Amino acid sequence: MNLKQLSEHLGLSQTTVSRALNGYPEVSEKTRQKVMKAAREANYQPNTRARSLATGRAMAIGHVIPVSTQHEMVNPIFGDFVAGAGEVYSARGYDMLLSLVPDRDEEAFYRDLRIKGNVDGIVVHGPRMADPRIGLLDELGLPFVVHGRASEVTAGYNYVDVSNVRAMREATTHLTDLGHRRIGLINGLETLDFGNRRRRGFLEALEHAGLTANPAWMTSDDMTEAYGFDAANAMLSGAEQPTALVVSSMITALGVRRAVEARGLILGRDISVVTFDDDLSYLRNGTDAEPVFTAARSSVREAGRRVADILMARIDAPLAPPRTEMIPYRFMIGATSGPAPDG
Amino acid sequence: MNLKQLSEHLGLSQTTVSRALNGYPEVSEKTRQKVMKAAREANYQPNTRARSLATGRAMAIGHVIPVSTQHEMVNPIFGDFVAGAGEVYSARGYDMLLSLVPDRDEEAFYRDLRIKGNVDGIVVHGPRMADPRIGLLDELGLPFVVHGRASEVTAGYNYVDVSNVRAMREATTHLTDLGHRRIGLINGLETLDFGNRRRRGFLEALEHAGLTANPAWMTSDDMTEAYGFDAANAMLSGAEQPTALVVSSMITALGVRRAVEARGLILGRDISVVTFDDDLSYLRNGTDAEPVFTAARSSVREAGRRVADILMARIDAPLAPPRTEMIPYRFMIGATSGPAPDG
DNA sequence: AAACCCGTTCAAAGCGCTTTGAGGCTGGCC
DNA sequence: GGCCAGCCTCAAAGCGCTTTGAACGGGTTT
Repeated sequence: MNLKQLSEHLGLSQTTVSRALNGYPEVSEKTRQKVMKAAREANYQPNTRARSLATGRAMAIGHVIPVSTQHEMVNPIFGDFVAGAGEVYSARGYDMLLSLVPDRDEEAFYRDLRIKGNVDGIVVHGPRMADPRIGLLDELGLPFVVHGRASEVTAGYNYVDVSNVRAMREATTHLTDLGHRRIGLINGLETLDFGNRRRRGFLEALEHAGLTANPAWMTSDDMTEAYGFDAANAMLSGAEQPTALVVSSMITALGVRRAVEARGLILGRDISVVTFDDDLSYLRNGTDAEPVFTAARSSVREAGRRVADILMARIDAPLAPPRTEMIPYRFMIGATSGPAPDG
Repeated sequence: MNLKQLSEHLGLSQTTVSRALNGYPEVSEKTRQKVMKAAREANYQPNTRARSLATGRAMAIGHVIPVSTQHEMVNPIFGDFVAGAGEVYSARGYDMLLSLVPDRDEEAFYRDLRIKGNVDGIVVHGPRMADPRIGLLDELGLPFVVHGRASEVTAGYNYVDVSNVRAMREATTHLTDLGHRRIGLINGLETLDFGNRRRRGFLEALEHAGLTANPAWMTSDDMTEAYGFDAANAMLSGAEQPTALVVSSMITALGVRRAVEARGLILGRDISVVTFDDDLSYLRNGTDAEPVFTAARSSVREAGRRVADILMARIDAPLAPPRTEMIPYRFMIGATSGPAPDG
């Protein structure tokens, strides 16, 4: 059933039916009711592509996940982020177009996305410090929101981020306050903006406590479980060992725990661990009242919602000044951190 | 730059330019070269929506993720599955449309997807035993492939699955062979088909070993880390305790490990754990040579690729008989399983 | 030289919708 | 009774592409 058939069936013109359905004031309430009823009964839905062609709006948002050609990993936060964003899209009638793009093809990919016209806006994932995508998208005139930030980009742009520096500073300070003086950092990729900021927060806290960082105790990599295990193992088998570790993700922290327990050490007593926690649905950090890991928690799902909200607003008002928003985090004290052991 | 402009620029008709670009034989090689060159230089890409409208093909695949209204979880396998499928789609020029749909709206959602015409095919996630979606999609005439199976649906349909029964039987038999007689099952949702099959495999192996299952040692739920912890804890604090546990996912197994170690027990000695492993990129089970958990591993990413392949084939040949495919699994012996302790 | 044919190219219709600009009908007023 | 608003409704154009059916021109055949 298409519009033509529906209008013939009703004995009205396509114009009137279309207007009735789309809530235009030119059609009488009586007619509208009749049309709506018929549409419902016939199970009529306008063809998206035809409508898009006519209106010039794709009613779709593109999520471009950069896939490093070497690493080939899909960040586990992705599912929850997308779930958050999806809630907003479906409430607004938008579709979500997902593309995993090898990083070297990225520029061409964005260009084509614009030209082929299959999205009205884009969510930028995994920004780097001086991410060229921001300039490119601005130039293309394609509305976008960045999940995270690109600290070295000076131009204004829409983004939603969490206070990585502050969160990591607070996490680290928690440890220095407990008397820890030998603290390691098991960080995510520092080529990415968030990794860099987290490192900064970590270093600031050390400095504030009058400590100097030990380069052997700072690592950076994809935040897998195995990486947490390996990195913690390496640090714990050196001549001198840290008494506390700051970790950049829950999954990595699970690997750290595995390493710690494999050595027969007790978390929170022999060695303290504080982690960043994205509040993934399958990996909740205990309960609110009783977190397992001491952690800075910030909901990535909420981030997805906020990113989508801002993108929708931006699409509706393309000339509005850029909006930025910080997702709050909450620092929660669990059982994995405790006073520094003597010596 | 659109087709009209490009053809004017070339002094050719739209027909000729379109044909040249799409590789039709009616256009001379010389003209084709000229057109291709101009298109490249002008950075021309046909408008997807216009093309779709004209051809009737959306060039997009829908992934519908059912979101339980109570649970609101996003399965962590999702990212890797989608990455696998995405590889295939982009090689074939298809887009991926992602929708998270509350389970109660599902039927209407599929219907609309068909009518609105924004996808050429669908991937069905999380099938239940007698999943009504299969009949519905067949009735709608929308090509689809199921990730998993719906055991109680007798009609033929395309699916890609892993031998859940066999894998769990083998995993469980590994334990009975080691002398375990008190074995628990920490399973995923048994309302879903895979959960049900895994349970069946588990039970078959017990029966084959002449053992009877203890209902108190069989649980079923969303496969979170916390669930693994809680379930293992419950089983290990009963009057009688299992000496081995079969677990349905790596994440849950991590929770099980936490519970085991919190009690000061040693995995593989005091208690054995065997798990199903989807080979998630952020949660690799050690190395191939040295797996951490004893596990049945099957790549969900590969499953994504195969599902996409079959769906593409089905779209090209809608009348072909249904295709089904089993993703192999590999049983790997790690450090978490060992001989049953005495008593 | 006429007839034919093949290789190229073209104009125009159509995909299903929105939207503009125009027209028809009704009732109220003079 | 005639006229004008004001309310409804309509025909038709247009979104950018593909595809049908026709036409064109140059070479080959008879």
